Amino acid sequence: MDIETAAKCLAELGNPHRLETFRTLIKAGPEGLTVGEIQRHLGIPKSTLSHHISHLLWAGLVKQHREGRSLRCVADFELSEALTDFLRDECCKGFDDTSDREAGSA
Amino acid sequence: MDIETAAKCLAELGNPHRLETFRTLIKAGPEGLTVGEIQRHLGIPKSTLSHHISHLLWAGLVKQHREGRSLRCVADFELSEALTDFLRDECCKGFDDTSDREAGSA
DNA sequence: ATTATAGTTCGATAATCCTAGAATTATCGT
DNA sequence: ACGATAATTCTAGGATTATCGAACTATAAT
Repeated sequence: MDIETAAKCLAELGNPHRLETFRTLIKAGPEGLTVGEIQRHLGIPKSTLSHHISHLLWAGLVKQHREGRSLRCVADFELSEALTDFLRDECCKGFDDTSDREAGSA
Repeated sequence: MDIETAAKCLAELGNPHRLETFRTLIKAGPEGLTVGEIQRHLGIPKSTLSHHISHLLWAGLVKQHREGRSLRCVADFELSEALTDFLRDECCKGFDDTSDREAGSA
């Protein structure tokens, strides 16, 4: 994962409603939840939630597919792990004297 | 780490300049870097960088101390790890059928 | 004291984001 | 076709954020 993608994901998760939504979806597992179920969990207006979900969709952190009248949301576990890996590798350790040189200056 | 602290940290890291700043500091290790060194690395105006660093300071992701004329910045490795742990535990896995119920509704 | 260096704070502007009601689209049951 | 449910899109406001030059503060050297 490049740093711009990481920043994009982090920015989206940096909103309390979106982080809570994402966390809820992760905990819900591969089955995911419908938008209505998420709304009942968060207790915010439909339109507001929809707005936040579209952010998560845009970042690729959540996928959506229709099931009858409902839209089921599922967290993207691969991207989620890639993000955690990026944070661990690039932003949590790595000062072992070998990763000090950067090719580009910016 | 509670979800609000996590959201705070994620929001701060969600800006490309701040993420790059933080990453650079992490790679610099416990010695850290001065503001000027970071500025040369990022290539953005002093005042803009100062603004972003103050965000990182506020979130606790970076510490600062004076060294003569310079201000040396050091990443907070503990908080960084706590954040990664939160992401891994709360937002990356954990759909093992036991963490589905939430007490408060909002 | 003067000059130079290192950063911050101020101020103003532009841009983005959050919120939420109203209108709209999509689907299902009868 | 009609009504009900599920969710998005439209719209508009208020709030926050980003940017950066200019002015300012702090430290050091002469």
